[in-house]
Amino acid sequence: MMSELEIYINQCVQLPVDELREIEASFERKMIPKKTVLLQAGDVCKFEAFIVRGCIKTYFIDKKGLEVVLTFSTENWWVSDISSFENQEPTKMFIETIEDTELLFLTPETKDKLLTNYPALERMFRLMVQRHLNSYQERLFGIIARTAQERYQNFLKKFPALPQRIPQHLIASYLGISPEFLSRLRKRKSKE
Amino acid sequence: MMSELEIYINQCVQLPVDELREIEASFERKMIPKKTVLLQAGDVCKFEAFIVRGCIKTYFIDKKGLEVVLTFSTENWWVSDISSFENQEPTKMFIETIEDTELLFLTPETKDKLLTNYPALERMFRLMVQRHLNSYQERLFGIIARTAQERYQNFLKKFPALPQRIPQHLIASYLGISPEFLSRLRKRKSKE
DNA sequence: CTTATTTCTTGACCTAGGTCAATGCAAACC
DNA sequence: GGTTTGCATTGACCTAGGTCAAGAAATAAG
Repeated sequence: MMSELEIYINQCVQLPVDELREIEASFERKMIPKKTVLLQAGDVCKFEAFIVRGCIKTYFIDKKGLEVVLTFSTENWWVSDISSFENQEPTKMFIETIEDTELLFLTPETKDKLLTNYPALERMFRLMVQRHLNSYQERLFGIIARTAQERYQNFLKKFPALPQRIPQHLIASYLGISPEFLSRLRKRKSKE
Repeated sequence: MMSELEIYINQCVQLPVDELREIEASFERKMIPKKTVLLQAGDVCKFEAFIVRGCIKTYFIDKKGLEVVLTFSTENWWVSDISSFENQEPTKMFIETIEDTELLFLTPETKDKLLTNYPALERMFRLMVQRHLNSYQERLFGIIARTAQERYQNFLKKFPALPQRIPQHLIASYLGISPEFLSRLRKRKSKE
């Protein structure tokens, strides 16, 4: 039986099963309790991690000191500040677990080694970055071109399981609205 | 004397001058008149292009039929729908010149060849994607966390030359506000 | 030089969504 | 089991920014 990571890799590149095993062995598996800050502004990001189980938020802090959630990451996604990681520069973001989370970590060194030994993985990482880029594009378009209501519907379609897992005010932040207004949207919707 | 592209490549990777020449020779240089649509929704993106001179907008069309400008690209930037290009899938975006523009084009085939012959360029393309990702992150944060006025100031700081080059309603669209409101912001500002 | 075509500005009015404060509710903690 | 603490809801009121319509400027085209 294949692990989550092996399935994921397999969708990107064709590799023999024993190599998949070896690749996975280069990752460090860790259980992280909820509300753990994995990265904060000023830090250099030391990891790219594959999420086996759990949920993580990535956010900025605005000038009033409020969180602005950029992304939620769950099972079978990657989490990192890619450019801080790649260039080993300080980040402006925060990355924090929302649930107890099981992660497979890569450091810059283990990633390098992996890519040297399995160049085919270049493709997987390229696809990963592209998916991130895509989701930011989608999100930017949504926030400019759609109403809060539409964005919320869209969010529910895209992440049907999340509302049961995370507090509502985080969803509001992700949608770019106040918690109060999200509450009103929900009320309005439930009347129909 | 080095060309713009050679300078750009040189900032990403160290390569001998003669190789830089050969690399540039794989690109196809074209002059594109203003208001030319290079890519439209439904197309598969056939190019990644380096801008030598000129200005290009990338946008979506919203459901009222209005343009939502995602990015402006000018000298020494790359323009493409990266994921449509890489996966040869249909795009949802439009790419269109705003000025007469001089471009250096890569097709999927020429890019492949280039990467096979000069694997060091992998790094350059990775950096390119990362820069795109960064700018979307910045932009998303700005649009959620900042007022229209702040976004406009920020835009002026980041692209001081653009307002003289492109119509104001495009800037408004980029900032996520109506042309009328941008006009009012400018008036307000000039009073100080 | 004249006429079209875009682009920019201005005013009047409107609305999506924000803010503040109070209250209810549920989970976590002792 | 009682009590902090954090989360969600609701109401009253407010504002940033939108919409519509009409002119004014500026560019482009003949």
